Amino acid sequence: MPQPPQSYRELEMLITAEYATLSKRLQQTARFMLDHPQEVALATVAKIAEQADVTPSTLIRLANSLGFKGFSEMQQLFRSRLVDELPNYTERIRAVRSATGETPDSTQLLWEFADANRAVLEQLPSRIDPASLEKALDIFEQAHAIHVMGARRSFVVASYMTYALAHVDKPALLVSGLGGMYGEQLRAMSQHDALLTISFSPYAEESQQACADAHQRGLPIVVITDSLLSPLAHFADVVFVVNEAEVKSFRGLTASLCLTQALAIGLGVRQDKRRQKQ
Amino acid sequence: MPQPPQSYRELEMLITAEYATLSKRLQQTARFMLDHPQEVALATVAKIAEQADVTPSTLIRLANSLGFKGFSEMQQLFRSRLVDELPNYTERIRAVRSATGETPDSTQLLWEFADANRAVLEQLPSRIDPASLEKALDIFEQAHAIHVMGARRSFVVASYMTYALAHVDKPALLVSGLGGMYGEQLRAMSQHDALLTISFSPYAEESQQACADAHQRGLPIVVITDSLLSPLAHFADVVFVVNEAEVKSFRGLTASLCLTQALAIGLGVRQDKRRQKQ
DNA sequence: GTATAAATGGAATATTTATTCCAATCAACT
DNA sequence: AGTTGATTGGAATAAATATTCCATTTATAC
Repeated sequence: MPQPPQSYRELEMLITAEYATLSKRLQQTARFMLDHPQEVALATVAKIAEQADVTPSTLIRLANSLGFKGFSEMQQLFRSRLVDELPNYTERIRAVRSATGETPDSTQLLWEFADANRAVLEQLPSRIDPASLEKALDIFEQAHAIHVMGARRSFVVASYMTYALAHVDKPALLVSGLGGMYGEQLRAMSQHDALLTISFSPYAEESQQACADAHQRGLPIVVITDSLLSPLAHFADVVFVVNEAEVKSFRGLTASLCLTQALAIGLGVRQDKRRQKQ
Repeated sequence: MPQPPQSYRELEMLITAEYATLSKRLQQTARFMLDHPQEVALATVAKIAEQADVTPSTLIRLANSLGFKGFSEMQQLFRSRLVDELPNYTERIRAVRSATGETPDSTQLLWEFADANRAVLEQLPSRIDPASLEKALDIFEQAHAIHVMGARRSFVVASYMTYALAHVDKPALLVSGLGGMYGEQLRAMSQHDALLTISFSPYAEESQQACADAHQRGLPIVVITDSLLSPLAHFADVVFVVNEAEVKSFRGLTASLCLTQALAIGLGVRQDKRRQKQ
């Protein structure tokens, strides 16, 4: 068994294939591992051994007989499983990568971007607090109009949100700074409005200013940013922290866009309900 | 700080609350941890310290100052987060759906959007022809400047592309129609430039006009659209057909953005290579 | 039933990893 | 500028964890 598996799936297959040829204790151990992969990923040899009702040595022996140098090496696969949910997909990327040689050509780039963004989307919904979502919608629903602010990279998101809000019949104003009129646009915010600011590191001065202004005037503020420690978070009534994909030191916008989409449509659904009641 | 947090969320809150009172290095460490929780969950003190660009001692100090007996104790919270948050993905969607009954609340909407967009990204790279990618990059590379056109929903994509191109040092001009100057902006296109048009059904008149103009002047044209039968396809030298997600009759933009991202960075990589040769 | 090989448990050891401690550095204040 | 206290880096140490090794048990063949 000179070639150890490279992914959790491969390991699963190998264990299944070799199971019959293993000794009694080794079978017992293998079965436990397949049944409790999460445990194996995070616990120590001693703890796992105890739970599987075998001795630590047996775990090492199993790892060795599956081709690994030691238990720790095998454990890495269990850990990687926790991190990237879909080994199938990542393998496909690896296939593309090796097929195209070293230098990343454009097709491989596309695969990498798609994969990175896909992974981000997989995690997004579970990382967003439902209560925050509801609270943000409360704020938006009660606001007469929503001012949307996003500079530089975040401008794209702000622009999309403005578009989407208009399509669910919610008055929305993009704070664009067009004609150098940031100040004027901010002064147009009334007490009955709300502000949505999107801002990522390095947080644009204009976005911070917008939040500070709105805060002073007592407007409710919703912020989409990349860290709880963002300077924007301080002013906000609701903070959404999104983790964007990064490939070749270029950050994506997929998660933010997905979130704004959900916010806009969520607002639309609410308004529909209310109108039906009346 | 006698009472350490009991859950990852509590820890998040504590860090946020105490952040301002921490020293510089401790802040740096705290930020890294919040931004890379996955890393912290699985790596060793030494590895994490290296990635966060601090010394191992700092990690332990931070753990202590947050009330933990040591780093390992704190790490347990990061690990529990990995475990609690990742049951099978599709099962969770189903769970959310059934728990909320018929009417889709905002959280379920978010799950649906994330899932739909994720599915789209999974298919995207295999549906894009590698030869078209290369051809588009050839066109962009030879162009003096790239004019980017996208109206209404596509404006977001066009806007992002312009931003991304600027960041890889490629002269890019967004055809925005600002001040009603579509005509003027189109007339500024020179023979040595290229046009990238993004347009989805119902294809905006302005986008069609832009392509027609560019075609007449002999500019190479790249089009991102939703069907080979799109009226834009007729003028194009390269056509990318992308399939966007649709939830509640609202279409996403994820695939288009991912594609533009890959195009922009792909161009950047090429330019780097060429400059290195010289 | 005995001989031989394989498998097993557990203590001993090696290795990795976390933690402590102290000297050097930095920042704040006089 | 000099002094004090906090902060930091890194080497030294302690703790934990994995691995090896060997005596003992269990299974297999004759």
